[in-house]
Amino acid sequence: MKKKVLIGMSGGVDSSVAAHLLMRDYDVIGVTLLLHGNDDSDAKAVCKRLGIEHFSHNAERDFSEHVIKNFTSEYLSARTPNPCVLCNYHIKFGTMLELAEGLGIDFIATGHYSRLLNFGGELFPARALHSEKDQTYALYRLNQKQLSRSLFPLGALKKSDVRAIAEEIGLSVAEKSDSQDICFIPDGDYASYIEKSFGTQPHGIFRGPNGENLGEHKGLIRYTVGQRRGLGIAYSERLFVSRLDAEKNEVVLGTEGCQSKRCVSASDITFISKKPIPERFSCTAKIRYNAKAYPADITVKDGKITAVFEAPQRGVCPGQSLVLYDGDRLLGGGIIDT
RNA sequence: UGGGAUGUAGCCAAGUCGGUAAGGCACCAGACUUUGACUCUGGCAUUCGUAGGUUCGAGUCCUGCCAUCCCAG
Repeated sequence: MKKKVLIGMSGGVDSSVAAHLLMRDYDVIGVTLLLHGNDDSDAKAVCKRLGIEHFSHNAERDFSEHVIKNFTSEYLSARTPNPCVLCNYHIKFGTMLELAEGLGIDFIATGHYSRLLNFGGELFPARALHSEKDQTYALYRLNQKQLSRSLFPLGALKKSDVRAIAEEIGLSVAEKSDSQDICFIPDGDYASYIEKSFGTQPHGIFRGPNGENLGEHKGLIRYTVGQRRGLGIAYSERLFVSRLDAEKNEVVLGTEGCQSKRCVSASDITFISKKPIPERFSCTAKIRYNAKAYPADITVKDGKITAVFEAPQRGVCPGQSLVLYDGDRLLGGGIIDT
């Protein structure tokens, strides 16, 4: 008898094809998590087409509690959060796993581009075979329990392969464009989203490279370290956000280079492995989702990871995640403080 | 009021012996992207404070006017 797997279905190409691929070896059930008024009609249609069972589960409360709350509080603290990182841990591999367990389902699956690697008796997410779509960055908070129950059918595929399969099996979502922006803020205007609940944020001043006052900013939440556009300041050179000064409510600006640093430290750290982590080691690390991993010397101490990169990294931003890799294997990470 | 200087796109700014408007910043569009950003590509002055004049041709030369700034008083 086939084992059962619960697959999270957004209605997009990736999760749809993942569901199809799982059908060969598993008894597949599709679930759409309702998180923020999202629509489940595409997912339903796909499941009908594939001939698998589908249901929707309202997880708005979990989502709001674990993802949105943190998202807004981080922004209000002059940091720049990455909601996907928490969503994966708490919702896609949290709420959904509980759901599977409650229903006596053996595994959960998603359309993430990641592989799962067995190394030294433990499981690790490993970079997708075709790195341009790799999504392991957002999975670094997962633990052994979650991984032992997870399947990633797309880890060895290219996006173009996935679209081709969708086409081949006649899925109407084959051409659906890749998702983007923050899923719970469809128009991408996160600042207005936050201001709707918390009011307009106090304006302050732009502090120039030489300490000069360069005009008024529209509230700290609208800026992030490394940002260049949208400042509206005509200067002799390109200006980047160097840091946000919450105390003085100032956006500190600098010229090219000001947004780069070699030393990054992170707290709220987690490692995939349960085994003891050496205090010092070398590996590669990345500081944002869409970045390459670069060599760094790591120190793990007092619940903090400090990474000293071989070369300066642009736009190291508090609130984003520092994620560590050994080759393709994901080791863990933490939330960047500075 | 005398003397000097300047006036080129939203901002900064190049423009040589007159030859048919560089560049940077900002902004806009597109690409990239399961976060915010970065990055990349493309767009952006029929016109040079203004009115005349010289010239085949003027941002560039000449004259008047206007505006701004500085030094004198």
